[in-house]
Amino acid sequence: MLNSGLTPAKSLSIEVAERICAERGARFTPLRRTALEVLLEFNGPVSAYDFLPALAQRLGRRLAPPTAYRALGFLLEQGFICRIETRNAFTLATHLEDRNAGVFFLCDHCGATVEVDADGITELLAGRAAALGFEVGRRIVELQGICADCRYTTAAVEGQSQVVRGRRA
Amino acid sequence: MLNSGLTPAKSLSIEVAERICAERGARFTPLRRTALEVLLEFNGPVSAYDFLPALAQRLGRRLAPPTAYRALGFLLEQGFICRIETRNAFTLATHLEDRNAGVFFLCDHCGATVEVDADGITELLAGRAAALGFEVGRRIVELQGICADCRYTTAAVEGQSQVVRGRRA
DNA sequence: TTTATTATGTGATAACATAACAAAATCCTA
DNA sequence: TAGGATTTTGTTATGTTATCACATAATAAA
Ligand SMILES: [Zn+2]
Ligand SMILES: [Zn+2]
Ligand SMILES: [Zn+2]
Ligand SMILES: [Zn+2]
Repeated sequence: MLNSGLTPAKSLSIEVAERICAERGARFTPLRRTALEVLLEFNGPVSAYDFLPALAQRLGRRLAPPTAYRALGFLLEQGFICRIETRNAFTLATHLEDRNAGVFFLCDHCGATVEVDADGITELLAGRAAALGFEVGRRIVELQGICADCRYTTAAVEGQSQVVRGRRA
Repeated sequence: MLNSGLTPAKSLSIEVAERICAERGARFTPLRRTALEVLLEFNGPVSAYDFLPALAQRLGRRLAPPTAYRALGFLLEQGFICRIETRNAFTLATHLEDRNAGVFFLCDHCGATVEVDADGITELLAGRAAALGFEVGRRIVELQGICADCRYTTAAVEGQSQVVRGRRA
């Protein structure tokens, strides 16, 4: 399983998020806290529209899309989660220290997603940017392909990770 | 202007596309040919829904979204165009030889987009993939930020490139 | 020619995301 | 602590992106 053993180095928790927000003067409201709780429970990427009912259920009330997107937006701003562009999905960040530092490996077959540190790549891209006079904000690096499990296994194994709706191959 | 002077090394044309398709046994139908013509005329990235009426007009008939997406899908398969994930847009590929080899620099301010060769980055990512046993298919590398022009100019300069609808800062 | 395959037309719908404005909560300062 | 400014959340509606499903047409293969 591509995800196994690769839990975040500095694991994000509600407590950690609370401390970080306090340090930054960011308001970790009940909605935002609950949103992070929901994401912590998802074992992998989740689409905004799968996240929405999960958040609503946990809060015990109906929610409309903007509320979900705002909560996700806050968590993105704080660097607690990352957006996977090629899946329209959101997942816990594995790197609280350096935002946009990750490289995503995304299995087209089983949907497994793993984020690894972008050492070296960051520097290389910074060099290219400098040559162009380009000031880099957000970096997106996503690699689609077939994960080790799917390469070495005859049949697709299910349940390897939460898979975004409709994206399972 | 970030784009200036950076026309594709091996410039794509209808003739080149025709030859490539013939070599591959791919059917370069009138619709697909016209789709490529339309994209050649766009000076930069275009959304599917901006592309759709342009294609329809050139064909002189109404088209529905699936037709546009199918044509774009074909051009993507052949490596004639690239999809810019963070803009939901399509643009001519600058690298006919090596698919998914590019790195996109995307200006958040003026919308300029430039694709450069991914030398070094490709190898670095391949190394990471190998370490994970991951077989890489498509690579996405997109850097968002501020282009040289926008950094060194007081006011935003317009008309630097075709900008995807609603994405101009 | 017959049959299979591939490509396109068409209407509907799914999936993803934000605009706009109102109401509530929080913060700030006098 | 009151009052006003700011931020957050609620709510309705709508905008944007992408695909399904099935019919028809064009092409390729037998
Ligand atoms: Zn990340
Ligand atoms: Zn897999
Ligand atoms: Zn490209
Ligand atoms: Zn710019």
